[in-house]
Amino acid sequence: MKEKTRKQYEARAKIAKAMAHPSRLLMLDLLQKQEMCVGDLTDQVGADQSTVSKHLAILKEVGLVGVRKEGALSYYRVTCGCLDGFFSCMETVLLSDLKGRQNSLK
Amino acid sequence: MKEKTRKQYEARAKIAKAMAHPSRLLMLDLLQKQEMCVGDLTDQVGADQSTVSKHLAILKEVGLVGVRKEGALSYYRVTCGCLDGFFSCMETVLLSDLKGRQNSLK
DNA sequence: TGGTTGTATGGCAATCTCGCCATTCGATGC
DNA sequence: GCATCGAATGGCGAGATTGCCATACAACCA
Repeated sequence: MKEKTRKQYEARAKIAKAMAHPSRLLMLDLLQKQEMCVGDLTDQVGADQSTVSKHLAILKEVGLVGVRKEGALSYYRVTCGCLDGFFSCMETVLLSDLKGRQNSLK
Repeated sequence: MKEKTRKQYEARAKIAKAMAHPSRLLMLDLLQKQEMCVGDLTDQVGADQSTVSKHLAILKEVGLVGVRKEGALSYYRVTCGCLDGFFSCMETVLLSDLKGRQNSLK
């Protein structure tokens, strides 16, 4: 594989990896509807505050979310408008996989 | 979080996790253009045959690819038609992230 | 049947991920 | 200043991922 191509796939994999966690997917879903601060997200996710903060750092690192600081609060939000496509594709895969498994039982 | 919702995010995360590796993304890219057997993929990816086989098992497990056996050969292919959306969204994120970083330097 | 070729699996060490606790940092208020 | 509240970071053990080697398995051919 070419060096440039390899780097490209690594960059993509980083994004996929950032999404590869239930809590982070939930957070993306929430942050797409409205911006929220860490405390609110912590309540929704139901994990430790430090854990949520680290998840947010991962999402921010790859550019999936952005922050806006207001005093002591940090308001996070989704920065790209194409996440719905992602989620609906995942749903498609889940559905077609289910169908496939059902067919293989016939 | 509701139990059902949590399971839903876990199912999605499994798919994202399956894609969260450079070699697997490359393989998806290749298998979307045409079906290929393990040996061909091994050449393209440049890893051990056993490694490639395990990557394929992961992709198959979540329903992203399917197999067709022909004699001793196993021909793999992508089973969902929405991967282009995935990839282009990733590209968008990478690009907008780059822009954001450039702006923050101004 | 025995050998060859293509694929899958076991096993293992190195590395990475996850989540909590404890702590630190920053802003605000007393 | 110093206490408080929200958020970020360090650190650590438990568990997962990765990639290779060796091996097993399955189909084919001589």
